[in-house]
Amino acid sequence: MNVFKDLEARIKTAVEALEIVKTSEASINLDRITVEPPRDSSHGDIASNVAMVLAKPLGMNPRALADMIAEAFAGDPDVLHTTVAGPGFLNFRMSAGYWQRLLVEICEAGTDYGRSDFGAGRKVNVEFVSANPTGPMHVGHCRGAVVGDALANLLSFAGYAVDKEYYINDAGSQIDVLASSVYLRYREALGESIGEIPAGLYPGDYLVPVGQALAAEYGQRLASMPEAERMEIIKDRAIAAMMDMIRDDLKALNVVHDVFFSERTLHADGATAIRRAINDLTYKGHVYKGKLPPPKGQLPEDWEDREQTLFRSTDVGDDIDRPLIKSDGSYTYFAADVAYFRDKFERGYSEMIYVLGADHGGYVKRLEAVARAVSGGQTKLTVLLCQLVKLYRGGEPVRMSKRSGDFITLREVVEEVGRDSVRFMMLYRKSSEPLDFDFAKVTEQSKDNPVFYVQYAHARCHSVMRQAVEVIPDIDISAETLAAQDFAGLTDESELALIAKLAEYPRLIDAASAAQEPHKVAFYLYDLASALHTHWNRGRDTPELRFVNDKNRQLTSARLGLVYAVASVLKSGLSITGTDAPLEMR
RNA sequence: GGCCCCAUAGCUCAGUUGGAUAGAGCGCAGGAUUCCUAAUCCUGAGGCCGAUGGUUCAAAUCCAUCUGGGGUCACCA
Repeated sequence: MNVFKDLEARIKTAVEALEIVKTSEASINLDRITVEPPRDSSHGDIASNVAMVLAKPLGMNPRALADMIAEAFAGDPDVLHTTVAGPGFLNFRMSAGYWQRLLVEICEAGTDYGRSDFGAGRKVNVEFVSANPTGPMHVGHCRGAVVGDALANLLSFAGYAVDKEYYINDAGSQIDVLASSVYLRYREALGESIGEIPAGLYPGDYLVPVGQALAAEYGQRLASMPEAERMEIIKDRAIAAMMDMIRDDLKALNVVHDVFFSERTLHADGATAIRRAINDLTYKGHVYKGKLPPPKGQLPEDWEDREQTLFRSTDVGDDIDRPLIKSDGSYTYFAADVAYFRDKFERGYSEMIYVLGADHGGYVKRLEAVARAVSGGQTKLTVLLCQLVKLYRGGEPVRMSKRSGDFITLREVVEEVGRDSVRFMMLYRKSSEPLDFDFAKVTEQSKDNPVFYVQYAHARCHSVMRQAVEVIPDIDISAETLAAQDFAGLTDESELALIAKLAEYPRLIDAASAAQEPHKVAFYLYDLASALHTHWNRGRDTPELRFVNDKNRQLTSARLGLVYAVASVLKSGLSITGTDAPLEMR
């Protein structure tokens, strides 16, 4: 149950039953009514703006209207009391019985509590990472990988049918460079002295084993093949090896994709897929031959005025038309992108999300244009831009140069600071905000990392369980038994506040999904952990509030139910962020 | 120059999509363990929400302009 939806329905019923509403000539719009946690919990458990929204059309004073609506809840056993405050807020304090019933529900649902039908089973494609298969993942890919993965987890939990997808850029000239680099390593493996790796080729050691494998399999045969044939073989092997490496890297970050889509397949069979996509666009009237205006500002030195086949994307929201076919007749990268979108569209996704780095910001409008032109506006396409991550080590910026191969790999980061720390840090910030990532901070002072705070809360829950079994050896802490408890003993303000925090979870899931903001989950987890730690510490000053009480078995079981519920929600949220929920931390 | 993102406490950031007295962590000042894990908690100080106008019962939030910071621009992929 989502308590806010529950109360919203009750409020609307109450409003519709009001005499003044029934007889009103004005059009009453109930959509703008909000029912949410109040900013300050001292105001109550649940707050609504209902009176302020309806006051004007009804020609009433908001506070007076709020009083009228409050009347409807006067005899309701679920509502302890209502207050009207500020400009006309209607605040509800819910009864202990209401919260106790909710707790039963949370215990029964366990880690499924909060799962919703918000997405109504709609098919969503989340494309993220999509790093070029020319080397290991580097640290720059980290944020997009984590944000995309967590977003997909979140949407899945919120009732969407989600596919996590990786677009392999295995068709362009950088793949030719990769193949040439591997060929050099192959010759090296055959005993040839290759000297310094020429500029323009990939110098990294990670290509050495690829060359060795080729040498072992083919011996001298590759070298004597015609170049075209040889390069095809090398490309296949090189791409496969790079993707294996990338998959391993991603796995170390706990990221697993459902679909790996190869750009090369779009170019296969005489580029059938791309030709079909361009034909489709042409049929719909979006393609023409013409010249693009020169770029504004400083004119590049090698600028040439030439005629090309263009996509009239300016008709569908773009700033400038985009080339589909180069002057030499080959297809642009963008043409493949159109075909790729079309492929996804035909696979039936009603929503597509691209998670990109901020450096791809210029690409957003043309992707949206493609979506409009190809799907006729049927598909909702959103681009989530992750701002860049700045690396520091003890306050000093970390410099990286790609050319010398001296960049930090994703694997190094994971190994140095730990998978969960990396993931949570990446999620503990709105993705539209730039992120400073300091190795020293995340490792040396580990308490600076909020993931430990949340994980400790989960571990503490289980510690209480262990303690309970020690003190009351035959107590039953199975989920079924805890859910079947009589929770009437849970009446302390602090206990009810904790349940109220749990009550926010389903609402948070829906809100985070709607906004496509997985960071909200991380922040909620921190809040919930804080509520648990606060409550736990109250047991220091007030021993009667401790979870485990060997003189009151009934009360202990009820409180363990609460602990179990908190642990379940923490575990559920942590699994959305893709991090572990440890049973103990020592 | 065009487009995109950002600006909130000394620092790093949230802010429930327009609501009440703007919150948290770190740092600073003070306090809490014979006790279910002190990897925790409590109290205090700290704010012209970059600037100016506009929209309305209500603006950190929406609109316009400006200032400052980051990203990006063309047969690359």
